[in-house]
Amino acid sequence: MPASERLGSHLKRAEQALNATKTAVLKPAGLTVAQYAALLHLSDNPGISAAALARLCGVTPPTMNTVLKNLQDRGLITRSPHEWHRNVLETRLTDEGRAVMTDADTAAVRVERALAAEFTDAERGTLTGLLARCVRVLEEQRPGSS
Amino acid sequence: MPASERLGSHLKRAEQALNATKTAVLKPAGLTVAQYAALLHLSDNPGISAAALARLCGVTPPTMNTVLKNLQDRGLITRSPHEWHRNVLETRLTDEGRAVMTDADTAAVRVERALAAEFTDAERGTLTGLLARCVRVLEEQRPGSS
DNA sequence: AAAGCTACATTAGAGCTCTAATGCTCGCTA
DNA sequence: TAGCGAGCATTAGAGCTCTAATGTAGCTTT
Repeated sequence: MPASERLGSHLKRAEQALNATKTAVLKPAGLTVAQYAALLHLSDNPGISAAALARLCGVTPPTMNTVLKNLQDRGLITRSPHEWHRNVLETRLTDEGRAVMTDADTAAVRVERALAAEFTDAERGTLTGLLARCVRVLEEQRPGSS
Repeated sequence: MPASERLGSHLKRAEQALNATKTAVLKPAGLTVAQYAALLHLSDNPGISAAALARLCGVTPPTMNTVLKNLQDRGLITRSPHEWHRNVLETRLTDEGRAVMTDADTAAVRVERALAAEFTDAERGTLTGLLARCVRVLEEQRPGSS
């Protein structure tokens, strides 16, 4: 089966392009794509736990732990014990984190707008619909989807 | 800008699903997704250089170097100096590499077929077309595309 | 012939990602 | 009340990925 016939190849290429562009536009803000994603969801959910943040970002808790450690070392977030659940750490943006996030978000949204502008409303709907079907089929193919 | 409106989110989710499924189906063969991609292109291009293989796989030479080192340690490939260009290493599959590749390819193609079966010919064409436009726009947004 | 350009290979270092395993705390149940 | 299960955090280890820098070989240009 030639690579050009594999839908996966096209999907991968598109995601690679997305990632490369996001990496490039986030570089001036000093953030990686993963760090931006974490800060983005964090700004919408102050005090969220690392595990819950991991779920929102679609990664595992140890992965999020790595990302948060780097963000904390740079002073962009704080992690403090939860009042009641002593085992849970509440993660929050610092003032500097908010500033960096605002800066990065401007660049990231610019890319998203350029991407959206390429398509009509109908095309966008078609694309997201087809992608959703890809996700569904792929998850069905995975035994671990129980 | 909410995450649900970002085309990038849908793209990322689809690629994550693809990667997760491929990782799962390749696990019995003992290969990672990156290793499978390298072996796949290697089987079509015997004796190719690592740099050329990196281009085919859409990664950088150091990345391919890492992947090839692991494959070589497991005896699935050999790397020998080129006859004329002494600075180039020819990479080739070993017999065991070919066997593992055949095994892995069966599983990988099964996923691709399931994915293709979800769509009509027209839908497949639409999807690849839309994805190609995503790639084009994203590369235009990237200054480093010179 | 010497210089420079191009391409390949490699190392170093940072960061993301996963699985597996461990330890903790809370709340529920026997 | 004692234990048990669920959820959170973390460490360890393997692997992929990038940028930056270094070294080498071959070819081209002066």
